[in-house]
Formats: sequence, structure tokens, C-alpha cells
Amino acid sequence: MSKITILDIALEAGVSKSTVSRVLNNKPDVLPETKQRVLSVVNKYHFQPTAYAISMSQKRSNCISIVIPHPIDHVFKNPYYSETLRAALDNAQKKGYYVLFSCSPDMSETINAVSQRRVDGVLVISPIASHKDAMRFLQDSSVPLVTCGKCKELGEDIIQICTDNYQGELLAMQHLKRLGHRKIAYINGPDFLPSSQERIRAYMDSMHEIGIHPIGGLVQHSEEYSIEAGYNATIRILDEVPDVSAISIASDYMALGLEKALREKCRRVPDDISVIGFDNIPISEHYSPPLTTIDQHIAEKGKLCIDILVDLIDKGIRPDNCSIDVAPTLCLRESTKEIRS
Amino acid sequence: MSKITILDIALEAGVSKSTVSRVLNNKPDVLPETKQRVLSVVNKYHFQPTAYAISMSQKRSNCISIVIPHPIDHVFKNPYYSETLRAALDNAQKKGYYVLFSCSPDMSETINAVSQRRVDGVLVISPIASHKDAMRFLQDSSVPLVTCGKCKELGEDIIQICTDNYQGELLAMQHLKRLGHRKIAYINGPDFLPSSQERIRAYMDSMHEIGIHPIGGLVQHSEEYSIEAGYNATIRILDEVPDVSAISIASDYMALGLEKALREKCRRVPDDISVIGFDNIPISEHYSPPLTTIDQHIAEKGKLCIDILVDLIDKGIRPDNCSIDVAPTLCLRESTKEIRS
DNA sequence: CTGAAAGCGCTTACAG
DNA sequence: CTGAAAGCGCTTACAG
Repeated sequence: MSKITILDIALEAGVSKSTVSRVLNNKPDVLPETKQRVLSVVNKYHFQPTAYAISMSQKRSNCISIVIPHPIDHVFKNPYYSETLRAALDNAQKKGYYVLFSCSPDMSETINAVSQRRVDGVLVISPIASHKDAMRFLQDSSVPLVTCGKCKELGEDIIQICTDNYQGELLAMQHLKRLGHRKIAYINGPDFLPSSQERIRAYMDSMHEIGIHPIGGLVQHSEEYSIEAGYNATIRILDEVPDVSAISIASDYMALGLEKALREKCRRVPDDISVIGFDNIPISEHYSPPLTTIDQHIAEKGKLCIDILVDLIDKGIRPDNCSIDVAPTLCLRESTKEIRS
Repeated sequence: MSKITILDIALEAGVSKSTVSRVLNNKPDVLPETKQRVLSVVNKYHFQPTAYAISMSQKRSNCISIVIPHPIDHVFKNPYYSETLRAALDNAQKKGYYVLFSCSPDMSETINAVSQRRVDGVLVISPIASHKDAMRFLQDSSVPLVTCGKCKELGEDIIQICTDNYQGELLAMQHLKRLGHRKIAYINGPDFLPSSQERIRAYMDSMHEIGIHPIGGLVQHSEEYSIEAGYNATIRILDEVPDVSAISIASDYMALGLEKALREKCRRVPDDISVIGFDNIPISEHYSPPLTTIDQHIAEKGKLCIDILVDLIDKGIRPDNCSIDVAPTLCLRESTKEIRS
């Protein structure tokens, strides 16, 4: 038995395909009793029209593509991505869009999906400079496109929704300085990430403000957002700057490695060393001790991306400004404390 | 400018649509020079045929649906799901399938996608008894269907790929008993999960084997897989059975809460209490101490699900047996130790 | 080896 | 208010 079609419904209801189509799409100008008759047959068979036939005539798919163009093992390890994805997915679903999800680092899968007209819009989570060409292709193919996270190299015509990373790290440093810390180390994320570049700039500016030129081991870089990277960077700091009094780290997730290192080296948090993270991922409130961090409101940001993308698809509404900032806030927990006198 | 079509290519190459189609699909019986001529036009425009037009004539979408029918905030918090999804996604991509991803707990989104012919097959990750009707609908609509995780209520005709949970918990208990532990507590996952049911059965059988009837606080149940649940269950155990010497817990993720509780109560792992988890999620090797656990080979299992699903879609190959077991193994790390004498 | 034509299952002017 | 017909962009027998 092959799939039932609109024609079968029409025949059984004693009307034409056109009328069934009208009923299905809630068009006006259908006699109430006709509508009822059609509807009862539709319900009888739980009929749903075939998506690709609709696409064929309407030239839309009701799908959007969400892509996180990074190595898939990183994506699913790091709760920042999961949380963004979760919020975006949830919102897309609520708005009646199906989601084609992919992680190809070169975005080839997304480019193909767009070329094949599989999707009506694209959300790219955390693009980086190396995606410039792919992003340009997408933007030029005039598919609605929105970015979660900012990247200067991408071009000013691309809608980018991003946490103000500079402001966020500024908040972190203000907090530590308020607690009396001056010998503050910084563990940065991967240098190629625009967020890392912004955050470290804020750290540097903050240190200069109190007249410290952070040299030696105070500033550490990471190859990737990983627990190991956080661990290794912390070990290096303790080695090179034994009297460090606070550490600001660019990712809550990496802070898991940081805590491990401090525990191994018998430094208590926050009594010996204050620690402040960045992101506020769902698990960071369960760290020991619960992590003070910069909340970048991941879920709201992910939701907002879909709001804007769907507005663009459905109504053609472009935001006034392509660059949309989400304000970070300080999330005070127990890993920071006034410096020991 | 509207999208270029096969007709545009045909015109420019001086052939018919049929011939372009043949070239695009690598059909035989095309003169090499004709093929070249077509290909050069195709490449000139980076032409890709529209997916829904292909679907229209071929009645296939080249999409599969992957659904994790649980509350979305649980899904992304628990690395077990992420890791399964990661492996499945990766493999689907390699096999040239797009993935429609969803998390609706009632599977309605998936049912609609199938009814609308959006997908060629479905992978359901961790279905439970309450999905019986939805699963029945899918199976009866004769869309290729595969399950990751087993659930008896679903029916014997459904292909279910699952870790042998009973065997896994047996391994855990054998290990603890070998180390001399007898007062072993068990923290189970949610009762409604088939995996929980199997695992606790193995725990009970193991305890009976050494002549212990686990009463009182030795057996704890959790409402959900969460850090809090692991924490609370552990507190209750320490309260009710202060001289417990080992704890077996149904999830590495929950073990994060367990460790927190033990730390608060100043019980050292493994010196005071041995701990063994279940799953072997990517982060459990980074716990303090690294967690001994039952490896259920999450990634291999996720990959296998797609192997089987795609075989079913592409070649109509059904495995000999609907029930496919993946053997768990003991993953020895540092959270278990011989009992103190 | 190649092309003309029919067909996939919808929607949408257009007529009535 | 309703229906007949064309069209969306491909593939696939069928002829030649």
C-alpha cells in the first residue's frame, strides 16, 4: 500500500484536490460543511501532506540548518555548545521548524544542504575566521543566515549575535580587583577563537589599569577548550608564579581541569586561590566549590538566534543592526574570596 | 535571479534534460564527450540538483531522523546521550545522510516527519515503555526503524541495539566482591528506564549470591540522571549505612554528585569507600580520582546503530536477530580498592 | 547513445 | 465557493 495522497482524500470526500488543499492550508472561502467533510476524511486517515511535494510548489522546506563547524568530539564535550544547541533546537521546534543538524568543520554539509535547497535558513554556531569563504558563499546565496558568536573577518553584512566578551572579562577582572587581588593569572581559550581574542584584551587592559604588565607565567594559552588544557595551564602557572592569588579562566569547562590541578597541588579554592570562570554552563554550579563565573546567558542567546532567523525567513525582517550584543553578568558563587592579608 | 535548474544546464550544454540527469547520476551509456560537456557546465555554475525535486521522483529524502525522546535539558546535560548522538551523527554524515534531529519526549515531531515523508529511516535513542504507541506507529508505517537501547514493551519486531546491562552490572559487582567488599550500596537510575531495571536486577542477584539481602539504605533510587540525584542518594546512604564500604552507581554522570557528597562528608575515595560507575563517558577519566566504571562502548554502539539503519534503508538488509547486544567491559581506574582490613 | 513525454504530489492563479 | 489546469524540477521508462 503506497502513501495516501490529497487525491485520495478528495475522491472520498467528493471534492477536488484544490478544495482539499484549501482546507489543509486553512484558506478562507470554503463552505463550512465542505470543510467538515474534508476534515473528517483527513482525520480518518491521519493524513499529512508529503513535505517534498509542498516544497516543490512552495519552494520552501520548513527546515533550518544548525551547524557547529568544529570537530564533533569537541562540540559534544563542551557544554557551551550543547547548551546553545539545546536552546536553539527547542525554539526552532516551538516555531514549527525541523532542524538539520551538522558539525562538519568545513561547513561543506551545510553548503550542500543550501545548494540543494534543503533548508530555508542557517544558524552557524561559533564560526571562526577560517569559515570566511563558506560564510560568504552562504550569504551570497541569499539564504537567511544568522551567526551565534561574532567574528570580524566574516563581513559586516552578516547578522552576528554575540556575548560582549570584552565586557564580560572586564566584569570578571573588576570583581577580582574589588576583592583585592593583583597577581591575577589568565588562562585563555584557543587563540583562533574571536571570543578568546576579546577576553584576553579585556584582561590585559584591566591589568594595565592597575599598573601591572602581565609577563612570565601569568598569561597562559590553550590549544583547545578541554579539561586537559585547563589542567596543564594551571600547572604551568603554579610553577612559574607560585604566589599567584587569583586565576581567571576563559571557560567553565576548562576550569574542571584547573580545579583538578589545584587539588593536586594542595591549593584550596577560594582560601588560597580565587578562581573565576566564563560561560556559566549548567554544571559549574556543581563544582567544588561552586564556580563564580561570567554568565553569558547561553540559553537566551541560543533562543534569540532562532527568533531572529525565523523572523528573517518568515517575514523578511532584518534587525536594524547586524551586530547584536548580549550583555554578560557576574554570577557570584563560592570560588572567589577576598585576598588573604 | 532564481535557482538554476537542470534545464538551464541542458540548454547551455546543448543536450536534453534526460542527458544531464544521466550525467549527474553517473548512469552508463553517455558518450564521454557529451559527459564532459555537461560536466563542465555543471561545474561552471557549481550546480547541485534540488533535493525536493529528486525526492519527488525518487520518493526518498536522503535524510534520517535521530530522536532522543526525553526532556531536552536532560539530554544535553547527560554525556551519555551526547556521546551516542555524536557517534551516530558522525557515521550518518560519513554515509551521506543528512540528519533531522529532535528531542520531543512524545516523539510527535518524528511521527510527523515520517508521515510527511521527510526521512528515510529513524534512529530512536533510549526509548522507554511510554513510547510504545509511537514506536508501534513508526514500525507499522514501515519506515526503517532502529533503536539504541532496549525496551521489552516495544515489541519483538523492532530492531534494538543495546548494551547488556545485566552483564555490565554483574561485572561491576564481581569486581567489588573480588576486592573484598560485601557491604555494597547501589544507586540506581530512574526506575522507568529499562537499563535501570536490568542493572538493579544484577546487583540484587550479586548480593544474594554472597548471602546478603540488601535492605535499609543500601539500595537507592533516583528520579532522574542528575548530579543532584547522585548527591542526594549518597547522603542518604551515608546516613543510613555509615559503614558502607563500596558504592556502585548506575551512571558516571550521577557519580559527579556522589563524589561531591563523599568529599563533603570527608570520606576518601578509594581509601574509605570504593566507587564504581557505569557508562564510561568521556569525562569520567578526569574525575578525582579517575573513575573505575563499566564501559558500555557508547561510541561504537552509536555508530553500529547507523550501520544497521543504513543497511536497512539502502539494501533492505535486516539483521538476523532483532535484539543486538553490545558487550560491556570493566574499565579499571583509581576509584576502587581492596577493602580496608 | 539521446530525447520527448509522463509522472511524482502538492499549490495557485484563473474561470466560472 | 469550487474545479480544471498548469507548474514546481527532477527521474525514468519508452522510442528511436
